[in-house]
Amino acid sequence: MGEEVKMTECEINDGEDNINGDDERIAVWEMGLPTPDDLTPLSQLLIPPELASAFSICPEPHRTPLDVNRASQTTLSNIRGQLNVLSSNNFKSFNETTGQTHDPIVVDLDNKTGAVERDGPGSEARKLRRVDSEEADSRTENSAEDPSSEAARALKRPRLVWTPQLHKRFVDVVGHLGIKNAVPKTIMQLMNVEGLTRENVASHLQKYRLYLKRMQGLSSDGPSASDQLFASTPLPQSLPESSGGGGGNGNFGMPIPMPYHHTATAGGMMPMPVYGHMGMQMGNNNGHNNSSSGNHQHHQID
DNA sequence: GACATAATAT
DNA sequence: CATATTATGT
Repeated sequence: MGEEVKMTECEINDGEDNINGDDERIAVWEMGLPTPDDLTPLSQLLIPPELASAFSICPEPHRTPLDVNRASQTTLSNIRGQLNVLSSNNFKSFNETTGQTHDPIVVDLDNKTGAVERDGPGSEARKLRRVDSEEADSRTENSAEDPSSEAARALKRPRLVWTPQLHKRFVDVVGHLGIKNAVPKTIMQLMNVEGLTRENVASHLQKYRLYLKRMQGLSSDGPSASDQLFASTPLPQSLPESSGGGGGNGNFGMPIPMPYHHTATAGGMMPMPVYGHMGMQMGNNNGHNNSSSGNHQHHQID
């Protein structure tokens, strides 16, 4: 670490003058990454105006550019703060990888309808809002729920559903952190999933640990049918990855080079809709379910 | 009512 | 933060 790294602000628009050696270094980081234009237009509405009007849906100021920006800034600030701590590790282009590269997964609480749908070629049908006739009038007087208020969504939070994608990120983060640093707070921060709370992560983490332990005990792999979610998860073979820093918080070893590639199919990826329900028992049992049928599960991984 | 999973309490 | 317990949904 002999060289001093000058870490400028989260400067994005690099001037045209520094097309020198500096650029070469970060070139490797940019390689394979989606261009800013290619990135998901988070700041834009998920529902096209035409569709919205067709279904009499109010556009809703949900994800305004400022919101997105603010979220990114928050994350950036957090990470930057942590970055300060690990001055020994000079990750110069961390900024590049975090703020812009990290696609902020947005957990949607809007999906109360529970429309489970897989995105496929040609299936432009995203999560459409509830177009129920009954819900229509509710818009008039919303004393209990006020979607317009950004605070409301934080107050009453629907049950989080750990979709495979979410779990994937979770596992990735845990794996790259190492069990030592894989604490709820850090995990949550590194996952960078909007709307995800520490409690959510903690709860899931415990389940995950339980699963690992369970499997560890049963020497050979015997993924119980119940662990469908975890079954396909590439577990982090080993845990010992300490950033040496003990004692503290906020210092970890590496920025998690998540292999996120942009899909070249549908023209960009969308913030993963997470909330919803599976709405499906496994079979048709009127009255009683099979006692031994312990496994009803959903999920499928990408 | 059993079972699974997320939320909440300790 | 880890674990235990409770709540909720299928």
